[in-house]
Amino acid sequence: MPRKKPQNRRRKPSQARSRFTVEQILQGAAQVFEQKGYAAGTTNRIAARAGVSVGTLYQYFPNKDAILTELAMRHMSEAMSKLAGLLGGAPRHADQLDEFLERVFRAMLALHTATPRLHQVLFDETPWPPELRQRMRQATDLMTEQVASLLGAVPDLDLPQPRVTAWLLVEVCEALAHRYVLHHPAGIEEEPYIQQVVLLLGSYLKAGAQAPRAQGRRGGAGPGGGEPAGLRGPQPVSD
Amino acid sequence: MPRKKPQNRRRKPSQARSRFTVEQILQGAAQVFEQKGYAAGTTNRIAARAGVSVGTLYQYFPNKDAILTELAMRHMSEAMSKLAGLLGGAPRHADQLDEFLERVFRAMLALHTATPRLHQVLFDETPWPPELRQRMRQATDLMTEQVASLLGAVPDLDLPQPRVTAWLLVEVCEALAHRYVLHHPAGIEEEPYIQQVVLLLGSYLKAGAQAPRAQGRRGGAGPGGGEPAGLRGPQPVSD
DNA sequence: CATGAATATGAGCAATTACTCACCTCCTGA
DNA sequence: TCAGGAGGTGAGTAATTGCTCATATTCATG
Repeated sequence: MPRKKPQNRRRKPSQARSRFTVEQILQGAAQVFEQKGYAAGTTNRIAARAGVSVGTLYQYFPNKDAILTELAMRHMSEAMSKLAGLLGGAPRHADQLDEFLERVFRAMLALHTATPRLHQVLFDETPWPPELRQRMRQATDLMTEQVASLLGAVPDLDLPQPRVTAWLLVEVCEALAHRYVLHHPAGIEEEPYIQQVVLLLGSYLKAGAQAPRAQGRRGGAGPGGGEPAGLRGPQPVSD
Repeated sequence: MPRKKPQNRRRKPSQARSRFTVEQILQGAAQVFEQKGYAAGTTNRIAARAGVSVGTLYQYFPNKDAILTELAMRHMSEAMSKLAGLLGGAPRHADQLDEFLERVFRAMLALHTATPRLHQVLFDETPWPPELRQRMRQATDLMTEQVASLLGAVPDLDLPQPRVTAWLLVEVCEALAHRYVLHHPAGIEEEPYIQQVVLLLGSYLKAGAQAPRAQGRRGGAGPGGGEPAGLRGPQPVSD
């Protein structure tokens, strides 16, 4: 990778023609990254795939990473809005919880299934610039916050650690979708898998609500018996 | 990256001196990759850091990826043996489940905390060669198998989908350790986090055992009542 | 010591890359 | 119609990299 720090005075599209060009470039980049990975996704290749010359590419993007950043940003926006839509139809009662979780996880799975390889390149293979890192963190925080307040609104569901719970929920959903699509474990079919994930998340929420503050661990099983708690209950997080 | 396909006739260390050199190279590589990431972890830099010339490096490793592969292999072996040790002290009764899960997750967390950045480079940032992919898959499969048979041996724990459950367990553990260490979400302390993860996994196992074959979903909450099952139960995976 | 094999060196090659710039084409508006 | 600017081109450049090879050093063994 030659050149140290590229200039930043790029043209911004004003005519329809150039806006189209920019879209072409992004689309080409998506295809090239998907097929070749990050390292082999050269700017020349991207330009060629987009049916555009390198010069044109560099008229709208200061460098290669900017293209990838834009791509990632769009991916995130899309995902966020789709999930935000689902969060609208949130459960009003604990009974609807499993349905809700299933909907969300299915959506997450769909989000990953569309272009798994691109997803991998965008979110794993690429060393993110700080700018993108921060945006991603904001998105995650926002998501966590939303889910937390959403869970707080469900009756019969009094969670001792809403923030931690929400974060876990979001991360587990994302991670399990990501990994299932990419690694595609042998002999694990999609439908049973989804059901198990719903079971995982659902039983967690219910168990968390049943075993409140005083004693953080234990599942939701037998009615009686407190076993010798070797560990302190959950310490309150700064909240 | 010049050169198409590097030769494969590499020397293999026979004297103590060269064995030491190889170790130096690997150690240097670990440091360089940790600090610089994959792309900027050049072979020259690695050699320099190892206190060795590039030529020497190429006497024992056919190419850059081979170094990374060896590093990843070692990391995996170490992790596997540590976890295998824990799996020896497996729970003989459902009561000991939470303790066990906590031990395992703590180990996983420790495994990631030691060198988080290297872990990221090794397991995210790097496009794996097929060889490593396969090894990783083998390891995962083995792990899943072990956990599955281990869970099968616990009384009072009759899981309808042992394979899926085991895979989920392993992946969730790994993913949650990985992400916690890397993203370090704001305002989430380690101890409460661990407790929540244990709760997540523990309640899942107990709930799974309580709601066997006939109807795969539902948590472990209320005693009676089968709600209108909108979805088919778990289809048997090829097993 | 002497001999050969094992090990180590590092300047330099060939490939590849991100990016520029001088020049051209197309569009808009008066 | 035509000027001026937006949009587009692509051969070329400088940097950087993975890797080799002719040469030098160290070791094991008689």
